[in-house]
Amino acid sequence: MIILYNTLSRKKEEFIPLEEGKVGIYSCGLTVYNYAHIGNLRAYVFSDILKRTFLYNGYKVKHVMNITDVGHLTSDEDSGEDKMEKGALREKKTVWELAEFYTEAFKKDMSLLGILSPDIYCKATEHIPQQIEMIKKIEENGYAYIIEDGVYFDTSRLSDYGKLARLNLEGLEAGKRVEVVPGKKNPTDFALWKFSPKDKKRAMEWDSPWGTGFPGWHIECSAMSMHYLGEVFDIHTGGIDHIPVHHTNEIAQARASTGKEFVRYWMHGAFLIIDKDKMAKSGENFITLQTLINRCIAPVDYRYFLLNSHYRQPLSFTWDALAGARNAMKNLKEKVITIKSSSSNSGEEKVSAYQENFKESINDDLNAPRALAVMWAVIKDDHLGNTQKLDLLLNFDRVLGLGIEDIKEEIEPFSEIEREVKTLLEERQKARKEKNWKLSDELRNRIIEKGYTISDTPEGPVLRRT
RNA sequence: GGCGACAUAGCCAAGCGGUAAGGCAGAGGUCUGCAAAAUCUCCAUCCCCGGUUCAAAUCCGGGUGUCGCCUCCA
Repeated sequence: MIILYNTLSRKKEEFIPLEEGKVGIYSCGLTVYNYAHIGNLRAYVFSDILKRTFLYNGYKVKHVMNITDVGHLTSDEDSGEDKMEKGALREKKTVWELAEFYTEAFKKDMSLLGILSPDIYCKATEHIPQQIEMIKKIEENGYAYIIEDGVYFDTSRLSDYGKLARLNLEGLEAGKRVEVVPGKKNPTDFALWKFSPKDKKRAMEWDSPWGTGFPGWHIECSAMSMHYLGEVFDIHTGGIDHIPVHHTNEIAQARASTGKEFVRYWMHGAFLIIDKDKMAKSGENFITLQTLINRCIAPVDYRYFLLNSHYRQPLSFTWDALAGARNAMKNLKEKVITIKSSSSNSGEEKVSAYQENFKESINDDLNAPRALAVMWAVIKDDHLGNTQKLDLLLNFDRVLGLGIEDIKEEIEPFSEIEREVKTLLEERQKARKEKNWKLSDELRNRIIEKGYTISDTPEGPVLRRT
């Protein structure tokens, strides 16, 4: 039994699929006008764990993720500037090149983090007809109106508009933070289709029954998710910031076009908090995966860091915590190498208990921290043979995705070690034989400077790259 | 102004009514010429104040603090 927290009910619920043994998941992807920062990436590790949990439970998963490559307006309405065009200008690329570039960068980050590729990546610009179709339906059903600026959704037509976010419509202050679009009937009304400015041509625009322009801010996800997963599907994921506007409006659009409640379980990941601030693309604290790599934090270390906290909990980012995760991964690797180095059998009767415990953890609203604790318990269990341990670890890693299978001792063949280091090592051995500890320590320091650590074992010294 | 979330050891973080998981860091022991590695041991009563209960980190009420959303945003 899989238990998931549904934002709609604000409760943990037993997951019951639409179709037995299958699950459809739609994850709100990235707007590709810049690199993904590590806060964005947290959301995708979350949906990855979700997906892997279903796979672990034997489900057939269809996972769809969108790539937003249409420029949505920045907050400055008047200039008509959009993020994609702005980015293109900044980097002296066309918007299409920009999108292509950052889409590839995003996919690379995803794979570095051990995130299973979605079954379908869909681009907003490649689904304009579907979006237009949907707007047409919404209009036919009487939920749209046209003003000078574009085609708008009339949120007052839905009695339960805002239920996902539990919005208090009276409490919303229109224009508090952004210019009010003239002609909008309700503060919460939003654009389905925006018209291009009359005086200039946009880099991205399309013809539509209402005029040349570009799709509104929320229609792509509704249109594409339903296109690939059906009018009603199981799970929709995103960041917690999507609740009040983006997902609220998606629900409205879907309802207005099909009359149905299109998503059964809404799941939202909490933010990564840095310096008591969320990480924003526009802000100063823009840290990418590459930033981490430059500071010797491997992507898998970051994944471990994320797994160590629950997805619905705000996570504090500190370099100390990251270093902690890196050390934990380092220890984990060493344990795994030891476990792989020899096989032994015992404690077979405990295997299923561990497996149960692990599954129960991960099936309880994706409690990855608890799952990690089970992993460590296995590693430390004296009554378990290496064969059993490895089997369990590999089994757990189907969900954790820490790359246990590929962990191996990285000792360079002796022949490939620099001649100089070899000489130093030989001299040190000689010094040690003569009990010249001062010289031997000196030589060890020089070897360390060359980038190796020495472990003196009964079989002789072992060199490892640091 | 409205809505929402969070507050557990030096750090990150589980727990959701039955007497505090795990990781990192730290301390000490064993091993070692010394290290490294390995291994063993130790390390919190849960923001504050009330209440409910045989029993509360866990429920209720009131504070305090931090953060998010209301604008594209994971």
